[in-house]
Amino acid sequence: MTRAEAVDRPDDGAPKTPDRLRRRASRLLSQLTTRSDRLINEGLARADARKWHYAVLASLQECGPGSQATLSRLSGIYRSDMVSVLNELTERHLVERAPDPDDQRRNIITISPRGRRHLRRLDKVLDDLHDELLAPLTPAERDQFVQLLTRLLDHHTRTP
Amino acid sequence: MTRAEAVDRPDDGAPKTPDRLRRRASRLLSQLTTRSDRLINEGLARADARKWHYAVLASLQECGPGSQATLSRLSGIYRSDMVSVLNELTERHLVERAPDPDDQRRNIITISPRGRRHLRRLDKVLDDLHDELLAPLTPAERDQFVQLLTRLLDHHTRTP
DNA sequence: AACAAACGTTAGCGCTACTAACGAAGTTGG
DNA sequence: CCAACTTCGTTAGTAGCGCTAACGTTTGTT
Repeated sequence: MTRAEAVDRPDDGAPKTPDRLRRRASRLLSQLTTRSDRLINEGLARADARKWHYAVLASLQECGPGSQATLSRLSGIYRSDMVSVLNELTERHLVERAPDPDDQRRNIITISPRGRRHLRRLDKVLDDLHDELLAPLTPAERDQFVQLLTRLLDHHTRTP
Repeated sequence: MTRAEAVDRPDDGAPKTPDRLRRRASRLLSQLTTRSDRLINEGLARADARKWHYAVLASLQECGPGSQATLSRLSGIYRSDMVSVLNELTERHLVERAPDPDDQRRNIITISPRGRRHLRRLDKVLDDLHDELLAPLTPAERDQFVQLLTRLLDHHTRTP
């Protein structure tokens, strides 16, 4: 017992976080996400952007103009939060917000040429940031990682 | 063009979130973590616990009694947040908080027998919750997943 | 004796996901 | 045709998390 203790804790300074804690997937996920979020947020901030900007611009580019509600569903941003995101995007002239003549409740959001240029830039920025995020993994491992995450997320979005 | 569009978007209702968005590791991570956190929080709440409780109890069990500051380093909880966590744990008589006679700045925190019992219960609860969290993965894939997460997290904690 | 460091504690900040409620505009069913 | 429900954009507010700042007190260092 005393023997084992001496082996387990060689008294070389501070004791380390217990494995049963460190190995939990939920803990690894939240800690890694904290770091990932910080990395991405700081990187995008350097380009005067936020991740919501990217989500909206990409959705617009891919699916064409749409109402705020549609955009909200596409990007996963709550429609209550969409308001300020679109304010920021229109301020920067990356997007146009115009009332829908066919439905006066709606605004139709359109990406501008400048928004398209900005999106291309953000795509590059994000590629680099993800390179940094996934640095320790080989290309095959990165694919595996993304695939595992996707399967887990799909499972937990369809099965609530 | 029109042809390709028709293929890409078969007009079977709403357009789907663009891939360039859905496939980003950072986005997958944060979305999955949101769900994971919710799952774990709700599961632990049913056992009148929070994840901080588990972290502290596990650290105490594994490394023996210690000051709040030590516990803070072990569990990754800020010492400013540790206060209320320990309040909750002492309220439930899972832990004892006593002044250190050798150093009047410190409190010595000790896990109680009841705390040990509670910890065993929480370990089981967490096992079940992680089974739910990782449900779509085979055992081998779960190991792989944890290993990938660990490598990434290690990289980003040592290399800030 | 003077200074720096570590301790527990309180207060507060910024961000994120999320809910509630609103008036206005559209849709549906009897 | 009108009443009931739904959808839209918007404002306001919530709770939790990670984190910082400052405090008085105690302890180590020079």
